[in-house]
Amino acid sequence: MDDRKQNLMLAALPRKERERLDPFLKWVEVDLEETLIEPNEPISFVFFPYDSVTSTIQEMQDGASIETGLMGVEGMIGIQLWLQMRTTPSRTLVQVAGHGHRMEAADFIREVRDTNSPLNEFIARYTHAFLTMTSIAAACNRLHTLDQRMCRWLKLIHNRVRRDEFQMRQEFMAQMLGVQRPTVSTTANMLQQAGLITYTRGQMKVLDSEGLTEGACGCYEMMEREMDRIYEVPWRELARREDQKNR
Amino acid sequence: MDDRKQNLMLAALPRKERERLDPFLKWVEVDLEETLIEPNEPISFVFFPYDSVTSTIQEMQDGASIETGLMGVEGMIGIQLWLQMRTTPSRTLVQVAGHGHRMEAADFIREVRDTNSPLNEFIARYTHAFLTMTSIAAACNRLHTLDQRMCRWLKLIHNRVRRDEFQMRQEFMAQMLGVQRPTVSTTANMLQQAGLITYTRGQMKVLDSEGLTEGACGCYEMMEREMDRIYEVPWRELARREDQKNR
DNA sequence: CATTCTCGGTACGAAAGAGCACACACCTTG
DNA sequence: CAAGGTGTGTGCTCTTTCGTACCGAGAATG
Repeated sequence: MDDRKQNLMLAALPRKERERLDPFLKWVEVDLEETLIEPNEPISFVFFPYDSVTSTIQEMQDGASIETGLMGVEGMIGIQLWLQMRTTPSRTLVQVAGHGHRMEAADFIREVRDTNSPLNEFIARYTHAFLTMTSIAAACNRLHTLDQRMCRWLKLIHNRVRRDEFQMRQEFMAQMLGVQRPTVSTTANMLQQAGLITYTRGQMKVLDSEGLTEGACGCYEMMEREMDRIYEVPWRELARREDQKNR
Repeated sequence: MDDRKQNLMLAALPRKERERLDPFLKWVEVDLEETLIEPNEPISFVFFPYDSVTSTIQEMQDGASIETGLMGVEGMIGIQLWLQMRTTPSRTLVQVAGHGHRMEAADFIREVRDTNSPLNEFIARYTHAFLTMTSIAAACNRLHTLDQRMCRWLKLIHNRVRRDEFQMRQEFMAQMLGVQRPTVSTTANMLQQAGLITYTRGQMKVLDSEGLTEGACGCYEMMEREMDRIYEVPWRELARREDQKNR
């Protein structure tokens, strides 16, 4: 354990188990828009984000794409390996660059999935929360307007990066939200004029986090509430504690 | 094993394991629009559908609702219990009445989840397939038109009930597809005039299954392809074999 | 400093579906 | 057989977003 910054799942482990897994965990950096899981290709590692945010997207035959779930410090990338599958049709990519711990697939299967590691229970609960997030997204994508969805989405990211500024191009946002780029432009401008955010050339800054919550549909709270059930304490509180340790 | 009709997960088990679980399985009938899992209330059983089709829906605060996943003979209701949770914010209800095997929650946890039963591997793989279905639904709900989505949806149901006629009100369809009831009326009429279906007062009949596939978006095939990876043989072939045994 | 590339703002006709109202036909019940 | 309930067809206006085109500003490059 040469570094103290870590994902909440790892932080939640008993010290002994955390030390046992340490040799298999490698602290790495991930880049903006880098693909972590390629559709229908073998998943070669799992990843525990710390200050990076990643996103699962569905790509259609016609080239359109849309985000269906998003994970950060509270979760894990690669639950498919835990579910006995080596590939998945979804793509997982980096939405906000940052760091995290990486574990090779073989190590994960041997040292975690096929053992009685307490990590398994967290992964099970996270899988439930992620399924719920995806399910709510399915409803939200159909039933709510773009400004509501954009507010929800920015809040989810903001909670996970835990800083007010991050890179975010409109073209990328359009792909995530499943709309045209000009539509993003119009809607983002509304939020900007309402004083909720500012941005220029890919630099997004959250000015009024509370305002974003108000602008978002109830889906935002439903999603985070379910994520809070993974641990015994709401995950944002846990993340705050981790951040403080590293000051 | 006093009856031979059974869900594919149960059919895929080694004889010995199937016999071991038999005392805990009860063959029951489920009614149209009956709720099997109430949102945020303890899940009291798991259910393995045989000729019934069930559906997971998300209900919003404003009363709107939409289907986010659908399961039948290939899957299981209550994977949340397997994922260490006792409640979930989604509702699961019966879309087409029929039969299946029911196992009490305590029995399931004791005799399946917390054992090394081979059923666990099927459930893991099914959980992946169901997550994928939900994820594709999230994309499809946003990106595709109602007629495409309706064709996809009817095909998914048709594959699972394995008969051409079933009950289906427009009001119910509207809730599942997340649109207004009159919109369902218009679109369903288009399909009827194209000779794909007929229906009167809640009786739906599939006339041209191939035509429905053509009318559906690619999401239909993506969903079923992923379901096929649960077993070693495409699940519709397995279902056919089960049906034949019961002639 | 000129050129090219990337990113963002704006405009506008077209389409899908929302939201609502109303009429009608069939079924069930008294 | 009258009455009420349920399920369906249709019409209309209003929003949201699409699809596409074009322009401008800042950054990167030679």
